[in-house]
Amino acid sequence: MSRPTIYDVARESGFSIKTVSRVINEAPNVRKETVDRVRAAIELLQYHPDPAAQRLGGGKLPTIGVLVDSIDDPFFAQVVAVIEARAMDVGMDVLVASTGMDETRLRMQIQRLARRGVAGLVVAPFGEPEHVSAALPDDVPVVVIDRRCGVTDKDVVRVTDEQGATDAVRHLVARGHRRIGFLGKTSAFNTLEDRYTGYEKALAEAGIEVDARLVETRAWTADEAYPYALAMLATADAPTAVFAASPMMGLGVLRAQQRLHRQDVALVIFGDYPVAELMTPPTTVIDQRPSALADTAFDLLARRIQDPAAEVLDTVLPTLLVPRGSGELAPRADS
Amino acid sequence: MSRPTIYDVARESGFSIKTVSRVINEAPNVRKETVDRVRAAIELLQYHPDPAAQRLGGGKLPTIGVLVDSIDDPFFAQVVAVIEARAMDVGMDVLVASTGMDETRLRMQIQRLARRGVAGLVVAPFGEPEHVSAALPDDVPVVVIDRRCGVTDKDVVRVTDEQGATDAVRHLVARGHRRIGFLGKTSAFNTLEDRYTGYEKALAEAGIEVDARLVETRAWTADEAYPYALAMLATADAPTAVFAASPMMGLGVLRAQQRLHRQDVALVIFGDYPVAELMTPPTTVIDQRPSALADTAFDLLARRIQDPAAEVLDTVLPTLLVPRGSGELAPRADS
DNA sequence: CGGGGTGTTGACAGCGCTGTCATACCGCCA
DNA sequence: TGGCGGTATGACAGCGCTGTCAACACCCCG
Repeated sequence: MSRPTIYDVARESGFSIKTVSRVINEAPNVRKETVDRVRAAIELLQYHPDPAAQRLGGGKLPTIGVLVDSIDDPFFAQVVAVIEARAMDVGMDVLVASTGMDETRLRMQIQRLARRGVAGLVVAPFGEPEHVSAALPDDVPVVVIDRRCGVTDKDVVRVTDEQGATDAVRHLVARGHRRIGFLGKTSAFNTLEDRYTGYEKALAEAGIEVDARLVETRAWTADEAYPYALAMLATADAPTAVFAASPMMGLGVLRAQQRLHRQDVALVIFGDYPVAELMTPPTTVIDQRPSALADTAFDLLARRIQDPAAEVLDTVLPTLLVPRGSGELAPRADS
Repeated sequence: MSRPTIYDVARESGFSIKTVSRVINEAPNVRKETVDRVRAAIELLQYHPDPAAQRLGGGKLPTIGVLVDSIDDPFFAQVVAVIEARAMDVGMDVLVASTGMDETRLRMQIQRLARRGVAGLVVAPFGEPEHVSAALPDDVPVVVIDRRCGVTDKDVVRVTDEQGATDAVRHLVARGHRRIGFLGKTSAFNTLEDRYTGYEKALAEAGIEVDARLVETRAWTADEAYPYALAMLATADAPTAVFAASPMMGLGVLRAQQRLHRQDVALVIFGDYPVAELMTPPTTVIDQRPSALADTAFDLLARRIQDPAAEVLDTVLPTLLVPRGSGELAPRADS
């Protein structure tokens, strides 16, 4: 009546449950004919092993946990989507959890997922290195994505934050811009710090001095960025171009531009976002390529699950400058 | 060394594992003092029951499964996010899975989730009613979201598709539009069919006859919609307004508008999307309010988990017309 | 022809928990 | 005082699987 168990398969096939178990797990030293007979019984009964039972007595769930800031952030949504797709291919499923950018919750969620017996964890951490390191479990394979957070004993996949930012600002400089604004809460993550460094570097290359009035590092959300962007764009010596160090900063700038009816300010945003190509003008972005990041993270996780002692890797993927229009605007004539 | 088990708590507290189990499950007939002593031991050892073991021998995992078309669709991403948040509040976690709009995969994923022993399932189905009904399990609580698909024996949460569409088209008619295009693959879902009905109804009210040249029901993705939208907007007697029956159709139209440099065509899209308010002009939408939908779905699921025999509910939530600009454009003077 | 692999299979004990049933004790009434 | 019902607790058998170890059949070699 209920789901068939390994005992039903054993009875049906005429072998012991252990042999059935061997067939399920593709263990060596089972005669080909035996395998076939057991397989036939499995097929006949539509048997599927119970993951919870498999997990008992050692073992892990065929499940991988994904912990991100927020699931409906387009960047993370894509990460989750790719990981889910990859996991499905190998018969695993995905537990999602979010931190809401709360350190206590980050900790709690990691513990919960680990307790669930997941085979591996993909985590986008944040916060102080010592806290993060303490929060990450040592008995479960973990891959850290997007933000390093000082973690050195786990595999990490991230992007070239500094280089990407440099690319962005160089791109603007090449169009003739000299007054280039920066928005991004550099104190929040090392990634944003790196992006600021990239900004500085590109300016230095061009012999442009950093103008503190064009650098805004206090805002974190789009709502917070908006008034700053508004102020920055409204001043007398407003920047002719802006580098938004995150999509949220970008949204703040776009809102400000809309409010001021200023579509002439060049803009490059670090991080692609949906329908960026349909904006007026279409937004030039530094694409962090979340799919590639997630793909790599999955590969690394699979590798570590298979070999927990493998060498710890810090993978840095290149970003991609996607020119769409907003980053190619020339400086206003009157500035 | 390893995680403490119920035996450790039993030893520490001086009671049997069964009594500890009773305390964990808040069973009746346990002396208050005993409860306190056991709780203290649990606290001391930082004990947490193993969900996999709890699930064995009857029982369900403290987990709810969510199955949607695609996790990085903004609509579904928000649904997943809300459900994850609600689940976390009650100590459950969330398994995500996607169908990729493949019927076989829909079936497979449902079976996988059911086998995992989830306590409940939230599913956005599609396809023929008989297939969908066959695919949905009867031994696991299920809530169907967004699309009814002929399901009658499960709780359903959806929105007023027809009314929303009528609202949208009435809104356009009220601005003076008489030639109003429709895009949406009506054969795909009952929801799209309903939206078409709403379109027809609003036109009929206004005494406008449906012009077959303004109705495009073949496209499903944004890529497919684009050429149709292009064709529709480029003809001599092009519509002065368009009702896009889904966000994907909307993207197709927006691309066409961008391509043709036509920002004068009024547009209402069924379904909100990120940064719609930053478009030029900002896009007027019929908001399906995914958060409310997910909230309701969670409530219904909780209710059904608690009482599997509860009356089956078909909940229809209202949509919300959000005027932002594109839907308030007047007809072009020359049409 | 015996000894020592190697390949194939099964018996059985857990894994960490909950359900069933038994036990011990209490107060109470006849 | 015996017995009954109710409360508090524990012993023990599963749940469905995998790990350990033993058993048995072969085969090759000396």
